[in-house]
Amino acid sequence: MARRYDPERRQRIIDAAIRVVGQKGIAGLSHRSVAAEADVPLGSTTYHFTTLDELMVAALRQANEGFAKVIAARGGLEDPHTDLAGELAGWMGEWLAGDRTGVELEYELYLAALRRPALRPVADEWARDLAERLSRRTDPVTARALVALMDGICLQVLLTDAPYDEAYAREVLGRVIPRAAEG
Amino acid sequence: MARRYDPERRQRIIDAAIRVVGQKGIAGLSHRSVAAEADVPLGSTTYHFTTLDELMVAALRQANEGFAKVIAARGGLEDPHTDLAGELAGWMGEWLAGDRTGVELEYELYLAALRRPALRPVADEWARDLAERLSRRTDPVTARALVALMDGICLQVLLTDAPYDEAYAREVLGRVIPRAAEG
DNA sequence: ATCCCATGTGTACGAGTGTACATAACCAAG
DNA sequence: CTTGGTTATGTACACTCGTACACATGGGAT
Repeated sequence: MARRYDPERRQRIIDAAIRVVGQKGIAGLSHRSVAAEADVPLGSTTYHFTTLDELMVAALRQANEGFAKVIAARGGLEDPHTDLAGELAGWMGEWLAGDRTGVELEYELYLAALRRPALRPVADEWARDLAERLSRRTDPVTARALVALMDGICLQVLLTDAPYDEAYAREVLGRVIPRAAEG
Repeated sequence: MARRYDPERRQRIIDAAIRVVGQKGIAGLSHRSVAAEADVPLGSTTYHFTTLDELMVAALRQANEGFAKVIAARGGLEDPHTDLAGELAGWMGEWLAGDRTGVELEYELYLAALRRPALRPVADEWARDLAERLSRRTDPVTARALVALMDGICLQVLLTDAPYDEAYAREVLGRVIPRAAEG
């Protein structure tokens, strides 16, 4: 049967799942499509992930981790001397510019939690992490509000094909931040 | 073939589609499931809506219209003497309380625009309408920001199972509204 | 009255899906 | 070396789906 020893099989399946969602959306995610993308037999995907929900949970978690690294690497959020609203607005602009496959992938998995309870803990984890990160620059209430507003702005751009207006984003993000707490 | 003359057939199919999405989500939407729900033969749904996208567009549009009526009926948004932030926060609370089938239905169709370009014009229309409605109480920039923030707050509640905190919502919505423009 | 065409209906086909399961290959422990 | 249990593989089944299409029907124009 030409079985190959492949200790990272599980990881490769997750990577393939992320690529599939990026290209065809969640609607195109199936055990078979992932198997084809990962170049493994069907039985392998069903063995490692009995349910598609399991696979999506793993994919969303991994996407979140990768994203968190990008944020951390950018720094800026840590430095209390930078303009927080401007920093966030610029960061969103960077994120929304160019190829949006990654953005759409992130949001599609994130929003899938609306109908798939299995994904909710992961979505919750993500929102909490980002809010906590922002809490280093402001109070928790403001941090939560910033996350919400950023989500809303991104969605309006993504859902309505409207261009991203960085000045506008900076302006309204700034309004949410109390003057006293500004860097 | 026992054909029945049914001039409102098309409308009934749309209603059925909305019920199906509410109960089983977009993933459960198919020509057959809608046909069963509407109690019409399969050929009838494929005749009136060649594509499922067409059906979703009609469903989203109808859901938006129904929602707009609810907003309009509530008044409050028109009266310049009410606290706008409090009004919006209370309205979200009302909306998120109790049975969330309707809320989830709305958002699922709305968010589906992320991957289905056919839905984007309808999503755009909805966002514009709401923003314009809010523009009667503030400037357009603030109105857009309010819509974004409300979307973000609702999503966090729906995606993470977090309870809705009306005081918090009122507080941060209030921050977005410039003092000079407050009612 | 009759003709036409939008509307309505039933059925069939091929493609894709989740799932189950018998079997094979392999690593690790005894 | 042998045994045992995890990992891997191929195949088959039952099901749902979109789509196409031939045919029925009846209202409204002529």
